[in-house]
Amino acid sequence: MERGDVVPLLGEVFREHGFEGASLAAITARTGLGKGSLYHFFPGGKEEMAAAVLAEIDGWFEAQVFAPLREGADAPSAIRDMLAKVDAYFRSGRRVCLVGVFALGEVRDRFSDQVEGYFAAWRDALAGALRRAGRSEADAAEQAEEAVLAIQGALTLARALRDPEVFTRTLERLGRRLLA
Amino acid sequence: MERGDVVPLLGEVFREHGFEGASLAAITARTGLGKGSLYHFFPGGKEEMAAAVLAEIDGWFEAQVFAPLREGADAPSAIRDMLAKVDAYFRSGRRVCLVGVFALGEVRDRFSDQVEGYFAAWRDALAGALRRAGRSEADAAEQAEEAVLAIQGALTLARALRDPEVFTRTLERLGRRLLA
DNA sequence: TTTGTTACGTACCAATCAGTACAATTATGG
DNA sequence: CCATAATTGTACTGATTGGTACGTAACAAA
Repeated sequence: MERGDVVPLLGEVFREHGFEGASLAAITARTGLGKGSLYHFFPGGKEEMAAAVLAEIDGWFEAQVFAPLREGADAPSAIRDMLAKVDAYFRSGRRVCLVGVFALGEVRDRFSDQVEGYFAAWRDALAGALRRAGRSEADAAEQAEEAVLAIQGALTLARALRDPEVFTRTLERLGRRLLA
Repeated sequence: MERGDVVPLLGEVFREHGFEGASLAAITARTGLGKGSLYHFFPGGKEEMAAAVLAEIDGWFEAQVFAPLREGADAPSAIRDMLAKVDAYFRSGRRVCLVGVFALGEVRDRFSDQVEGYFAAWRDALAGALRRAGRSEADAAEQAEEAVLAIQGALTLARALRDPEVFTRTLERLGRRLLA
């Protein structure tokens, strides 16, 4: 088992338990790794583990979502791709957003840059694509903010109501609105 | 100090730390009460404290928001009032939604009824008001779901970006859209 | 003033927490 | 094969966890 293999597992633990709730016991259970290995890969303990997870998430979204949004020649289809990737990533509403979970807790302050950077990058990349798709500056900014926030809200509501359809419906509505 | 005075303070602790993160130490610090008093008021421990907080929140929203939405003679002004109350309650985006925080964690399952009930009541009350304001059944349901989810998402994004304006803007947009 | 109840602080409990130390194992490369 | 380094399990640490026990205040009604 390598460090790179552990990070996604850590992600699941933090996603489900939050930072404080993710006990070393839960982490060893999920990863199958003892403390020895864990502290060998992450000498900084939980803090370093969480940072690694955030970095991996950021890297994934950067490569799969933000960059295509920024650089895609065809803006509308880049937006369509974003929605598809987001649907897959969040398992159609059955999975929660780790960065969102962190944002709500007081851990937020410990990972300020990463939390802020993730959402800002998303919003700005989407606004850029909307701009290139012909929207005004103001309209693009408003629609982008609204879309990012709707995705977060839909994940929360879907989990609260145990109804993943809330998320699916939201993505569809977003598709209609952003590509109109 | 009475039990009723303690509940709002408990609410703040759970809001800021989440359920797992709200240690008895943090609770005694915030309330100024020793364990003796705490367990005198809440023999069931943290679980009972959290339940009391959720009940209080639900009671507040029921009286201040849901009931007016359901029974208000003038539906549009009931909706306007809802937005004003929500803005005040969440301190214009500087305060986070405890029920939303619970919904994202695994505590969700322990307080299933209360979490689910809160959001379902809100959505349904709003949908009813929209219906009375002249919308079709389908349109009312969609707009209500979208509004509730946007409020949650806006709280998350506002906190993530440290920008309460996100929340304020969202409420304004909601006002325009719901009252159009 | 006496009596009974409600409120509260403190000392304690076993369990668990994050983290450390270190020996044993497993790969790896020469 | 051998040596060196990268992994991993286990036993431990002191601190903190939620919760209990119990003694003591404050209070009311009589």
